[in-house]
Amino acid sequence: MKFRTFGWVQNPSDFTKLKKTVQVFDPKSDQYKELTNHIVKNVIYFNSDRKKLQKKLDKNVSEFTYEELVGTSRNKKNKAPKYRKDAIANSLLQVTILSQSSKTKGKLYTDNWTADGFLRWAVSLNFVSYNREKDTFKITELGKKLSNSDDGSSQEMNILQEAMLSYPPATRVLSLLATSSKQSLTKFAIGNNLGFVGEKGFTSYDEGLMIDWLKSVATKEERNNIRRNIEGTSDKYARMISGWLVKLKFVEKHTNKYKVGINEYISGFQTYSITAKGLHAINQANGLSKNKTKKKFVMWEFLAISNKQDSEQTRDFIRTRRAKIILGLKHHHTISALVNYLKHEGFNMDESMLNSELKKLISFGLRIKIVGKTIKLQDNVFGICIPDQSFVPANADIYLENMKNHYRKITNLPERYLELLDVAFDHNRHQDFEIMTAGIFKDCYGLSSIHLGGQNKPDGVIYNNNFGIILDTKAYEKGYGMHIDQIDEMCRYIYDNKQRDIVRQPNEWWNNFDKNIPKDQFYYLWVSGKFLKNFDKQLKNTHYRTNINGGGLEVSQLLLGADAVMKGNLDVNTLPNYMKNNVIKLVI
DNA sequence: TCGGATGAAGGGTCTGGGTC
DNA sequence: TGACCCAGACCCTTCATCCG
Repeated sequence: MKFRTFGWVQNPSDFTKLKKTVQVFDPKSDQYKELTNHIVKNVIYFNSDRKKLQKKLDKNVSEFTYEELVGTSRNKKNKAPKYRKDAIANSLLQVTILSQSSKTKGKLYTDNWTADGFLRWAVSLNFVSYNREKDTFKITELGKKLSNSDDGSSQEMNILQEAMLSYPPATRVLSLLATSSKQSLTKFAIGNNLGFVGEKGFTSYDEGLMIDWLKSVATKEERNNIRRNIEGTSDKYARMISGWLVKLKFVEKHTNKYKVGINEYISGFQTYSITAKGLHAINQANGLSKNKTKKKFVMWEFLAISNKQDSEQTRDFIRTRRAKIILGLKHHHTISALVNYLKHEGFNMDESMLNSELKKLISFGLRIKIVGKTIKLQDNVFGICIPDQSFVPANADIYLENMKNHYRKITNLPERYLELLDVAFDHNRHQDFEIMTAGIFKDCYGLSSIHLGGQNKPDGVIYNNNFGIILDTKAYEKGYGMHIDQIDEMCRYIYDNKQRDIVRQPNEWWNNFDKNIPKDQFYYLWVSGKFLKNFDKQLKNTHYRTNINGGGLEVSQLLLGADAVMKGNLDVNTLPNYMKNNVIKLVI
């Protein structure tokens, strides 16, 4: 059986198109008639696809398979295209959603990923239901109401608002905004606290770090690049959900300016705040009377998303475990009772792992009250259907989960930084690694930390009034050894910073350091998942060539050090003492 | 910017020739 | 002749940024 993912939606934003998506399942709707009479004939490329879909529409069929709805990515030769803009239309939703370039280029269909997004959106809001056995979709009673409502009517608005209040990630965003009602939030601040925090597929960047980065670059192009291109997946979800809530009048959007000099301002990241209407709605949805509390719609497919390196079995194992936790919460009101129940169901979890899962379910959007050892699910959840099948997680995933849990037990670090244990070994996520490393220095070590990135700049600078560190991060799957070119690179940064010669390095990245740092208090630092034996030579060589001290910090020590600083066991001002051109041990 | 668009990863599936 | 196997090509699903 095919297991799909719902609940997490990337691209869609237009409720008009959502309604059209729902109407594809309603033979009485205008969109269905349009498809039947014109669109399929004119836009579906291959005769075979056209015939197949037209036949169903002519019969007023209202249940379609994933393939008929989302289609695939094929070119005019019916092969997987090298560039996806060469893809032709081959599904109902592709031709229901006009592309962004419909007006400029006359392209009358979207790609399969956006089609998938609209289908996910419709399913996630309970307008369309999914049949797992048949891999088919059809309209729900709620979907029929939406389909039949007049466009732009208050009834339509009501249906959308009500549906959104049943969707946990949206109520999570509303709750976050309600809690910080005095201050509006960026997508980063929301993304940090949304979804299954600390897992792949839910990356989020630190707000302060992103603002500093935006302020640190010199040109408009660089700023546009950061504003346009740098966001974690959770930050993206936060932006999209906030955008929906703006359209439903629950949230307001604000533009911001940041001061970067005397009378010099740059435009910053947008922020969101809750409206009076939004506050009223979330208060009602969370109503004290159980009967009035808005039910939350949750499907098994919402409860974890595919992780690249993890097997699908791991994803589905986690989904089932989370579903069992939610169901267990209905009858078990202490941590130990829930641990026992889960054990009985075949899931061995200790308290710290369960606590972490509960926190993730909270950031997913369920209200779970934890007081001491007692727990209470405050939401009435419906829609969960667990497949009658057991899943076996991959060994590598079990190992990683146990390691993370070990760090949960011995540290008080925010969950999202535990993901460093994974990211540090994944070269595909080097940007994540850079930003998260800079983030932990800021967030947990309490230092100023600016992520730089880009050409001819180190990955970041870390400093306070007393010292400055040039940061470079290296994500290597099997550990980091010696790399001559990277010694050269670091030496260049060290000389850049020593000489501060604008002709030699026009981008002046060193201006990000505090101006009062004594000249002899600059250090270099490599951070990696693991250093191999010959890395030592790299450190000695760098010191020999520059006469500057520095070191290498493995991610495990980065985390333990962060925890020690937060607990007051390590004075951050002693960091320079560890810079002895060795691999550093902050905590033994 | 908003509202998608895009290239890529990597596991899944198909194909077709070889072997029993 | 057909069942089975295996490797490589091709495809599907899903990001994680990217962009008109």
